[in-house]
Amino acid sequence: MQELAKAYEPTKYEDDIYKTWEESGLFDPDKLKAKGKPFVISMPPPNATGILHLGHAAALAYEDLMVRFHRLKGDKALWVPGTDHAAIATQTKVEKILAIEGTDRKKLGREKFLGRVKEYVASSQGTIRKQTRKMGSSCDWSRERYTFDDGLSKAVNQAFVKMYDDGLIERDYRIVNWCPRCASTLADDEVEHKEQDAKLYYIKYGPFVVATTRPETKLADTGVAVHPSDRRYKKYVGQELDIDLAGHKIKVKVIADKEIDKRFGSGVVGVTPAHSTTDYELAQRHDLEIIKLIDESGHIMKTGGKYKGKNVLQARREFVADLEKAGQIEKIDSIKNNLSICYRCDTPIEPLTSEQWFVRVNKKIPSRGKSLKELAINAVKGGDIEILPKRFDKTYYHWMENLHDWCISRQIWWGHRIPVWYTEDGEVIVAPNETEANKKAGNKKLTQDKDTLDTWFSSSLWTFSTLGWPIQNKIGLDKDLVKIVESGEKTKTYRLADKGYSIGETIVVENTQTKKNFGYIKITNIQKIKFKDVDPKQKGHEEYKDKDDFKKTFKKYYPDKDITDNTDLWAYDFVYSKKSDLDLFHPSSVMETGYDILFFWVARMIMMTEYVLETKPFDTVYLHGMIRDKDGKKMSKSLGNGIDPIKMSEKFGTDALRLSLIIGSAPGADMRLYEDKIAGYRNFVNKLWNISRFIFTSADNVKRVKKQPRAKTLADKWILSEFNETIKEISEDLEKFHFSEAGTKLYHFTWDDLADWYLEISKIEKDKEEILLYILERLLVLCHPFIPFVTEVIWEQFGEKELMMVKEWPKAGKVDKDVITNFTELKELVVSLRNLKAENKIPPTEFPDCNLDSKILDKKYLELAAKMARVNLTDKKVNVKPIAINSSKVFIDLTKELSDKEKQDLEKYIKNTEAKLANEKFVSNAPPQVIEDTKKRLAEAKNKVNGQ
RNA sequence: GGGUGUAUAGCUCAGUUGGUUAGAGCGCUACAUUGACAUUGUAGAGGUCCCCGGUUCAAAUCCAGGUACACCCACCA
Repeated sequence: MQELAKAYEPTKYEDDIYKTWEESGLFDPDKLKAKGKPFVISMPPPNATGILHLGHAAALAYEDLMVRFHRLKGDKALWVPGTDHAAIATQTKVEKILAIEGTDRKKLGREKFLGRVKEYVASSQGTIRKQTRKMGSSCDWSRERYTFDDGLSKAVNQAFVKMYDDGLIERDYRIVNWCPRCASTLADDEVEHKEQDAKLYYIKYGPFVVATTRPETKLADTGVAVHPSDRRYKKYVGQELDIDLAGHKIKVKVIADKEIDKRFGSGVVGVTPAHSTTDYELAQRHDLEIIKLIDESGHIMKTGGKYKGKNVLQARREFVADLEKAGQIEKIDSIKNNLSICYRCDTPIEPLTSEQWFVRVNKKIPSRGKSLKELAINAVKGGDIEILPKRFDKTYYHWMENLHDWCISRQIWWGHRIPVWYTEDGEVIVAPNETEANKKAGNKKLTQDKDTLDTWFSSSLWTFSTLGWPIQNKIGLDKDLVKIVESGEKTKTYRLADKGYSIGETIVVENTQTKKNFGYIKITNIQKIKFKDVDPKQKGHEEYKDKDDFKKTFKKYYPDKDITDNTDLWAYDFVYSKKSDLDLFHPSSVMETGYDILFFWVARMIMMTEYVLETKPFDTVYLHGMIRDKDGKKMSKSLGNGIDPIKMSEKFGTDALRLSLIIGSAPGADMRLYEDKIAGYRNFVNKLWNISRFIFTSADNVKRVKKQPRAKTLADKWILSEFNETIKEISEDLEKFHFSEAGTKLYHFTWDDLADWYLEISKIEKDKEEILLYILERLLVLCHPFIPFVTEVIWEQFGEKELMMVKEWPKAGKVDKDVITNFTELKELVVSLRNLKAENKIPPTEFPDCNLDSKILDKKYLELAAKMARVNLTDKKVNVKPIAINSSKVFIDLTKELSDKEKQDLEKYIKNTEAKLANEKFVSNAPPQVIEDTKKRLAEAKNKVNGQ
């Protein structure tokens, strides 16, 4: 045993202690002696994009608390750590780094770019792992998972194929949320809304006035909508009108729809199906033509006439100026509206039409007779899964019931590739891997994606012509060709179709200089043409006589170049590769995460696990709140109010940080955190340290005390009763997820009961070594899940081999209520005496004469009280009016009497209570115990006033 | 527009199924310092439990209405 320092210095011990734990192998449940049932948490994987923030630290604290509690209880505790490849987030980050280096992903090409991402992820994963350890997390690193490792990729692909086969996934041409910055689609729940000031333009629009905040989209209107009961416009409904907008001609059909608000704006809506979700729906109902106006980079396409090539804002300015010149702007109002922005980069979302993969949530699963949505709702409704706090049930149902099909393909490179291959004659092959795809395709060779659009554009500056139809446009980074290829643009598509090409047909492209064929264009859809090529500069490229020759020689299969942003299989994947783990540890016990993730992820995990495994993913969802700053503001980099958990851990110790995150937090409720609070718990940790130090230094022999020692005095009985009560309550609280309450009770027992009272008494009564050691050892166990480091360090002083981490959770012994009552009398007597001294300005060092008398306390306890209160106990009754304390009386040589306020309060209380007791209804209705207590308290109050 | 939550001491928050004279931490005031700990101890001051009704013998707690704030969902032409 070594001498303990005066104050606990966390940084001196924490890293070593963590190492000891980790090397013991006991984070792995297979190595535990435990016979209990499994308790499993899979860590919601933090993004592999950077550093741990307070939200993660809080999550880790709650999860570790549960896991350590169950491990101590003897359960087979498993906590699986992991990281998330976070497709869009990670790609965005790396792209930012590339931008600084003056390059971009297209210049690098797919392979090199992915290499860079992997490099980046590896280094940030290292950071995350280090910081997770710093928080003391007792997770099983041997089972660590990554959302992008082989197991999960396999799971994602298999799930994709299964869903495709069940008709739950389909490729379709629909309106999607498009982020021009990320150049990718987004799911509905990845779109955020921000209120902003906007202008509402009233545009003269044929016989109407149309109000809009986005005038430029009017260039692609194909309809104009009014309310069916709007008499002003009834006569136009059904007509097709030619509208002139500052010289730009459009053709619109007038439709009537109940969705239109007669009172908003002019009551007339220009319908732009390709660039507004609601307009798209209107177009579906009324069969309107869809004209795409804005391309994927946020620029106006050819359909925008003279505004072609302009970005959206520029086009708006010019178009409005032109309308003004033409006298077509009636007025401009200022309004507030919600702008849709990308959750990752805050770029305004551009809704546009595109061909993508969608999950169909309402489609019945053939073998189950239920839809994905129904599976997810039933799992919670049937009570299989419990959500804490309960009220989030409602939010869950509401969200689920309103869930609609969501787009799962993302046009980024970092992520799970969509397991789909296409042949050039329009065949679609969906298979879990290339080998399988090959089989399905009749063992034709699958190409990698050398021949994607991206590669092609970066290759050259040739002029092309197709057989039979010359294309005059240049290629390279030329946007014109994008338009041809990515389609949706009206003129080109129709011209192609008019030329007699049909869907699935391939057009071979030739080099106009050498007249040799070196590529082909494929028409996959009347609105979409896919372009593939073979780069003539690349080794091994082929040249073909004509398209038939091409097809004969190179029937190739092309992988889908998109990825799916789908890690919803996390819940069970962590055990996916090990069948025995799946049997033993699935479903997991608790999914602990922030309430902001309920929809994003928790709901989808429930849906997918129910679908794929036909089981629930977990028993309980524990939702913690958000951590805010002292003023209740969200912590963010831009506000500079963020608290770095690692810095706090270094300054105050991880234990202090953990306690400050646990105490004062309730599930689903936000919590404020600030340095003073952490400092407060640092003080507590230090208090526990010094309590231990005192016990060790005052003990003759530091040893483990196996059985509860015999209590010799009232104080002994009292502290053991309190301790047993504490064990019982904390065990119950932890089972019921009442973490904050449990922490508060430990804090109170340790500091108030043990340190302030019992330790002080032990200095007077002596001979308490066994009881103190007995309590300390078990108190450390109780505290361990909250503050693992300091408890383990103190435990080392007992010189045992076994780690604190795997000790036995104490069982509560007997609680003697009478003892607690009697001891409370003693405490109040002491407090009153101290109070009297303080009020009368008697210095603590002086010992005024005092005579004590009590109905329930023996003389030796009155002596104890006198010592603690620092008064001189005499036999003679001091000649003053006695002061009553419950069942005791104090005769003390002081002038002090009750203050006026005290007297008034007491008299008021007496009056009220007497009235209460006189009330017949109270006496007849209230339980006898309540009446008795009331009477007792009344008597005590009267004693105090009268000094009897 | 729909939903959820919060409102208790100067600040941050507890307050279980209604039943002590409503609690804690921080801060504040006064005092204390030689041995566990100043990251301390002792004591004190500090409250219209948001407002208004109702239920009840009894309401911070339950119900209805209102106010303020926060968040979520939808819409925003």
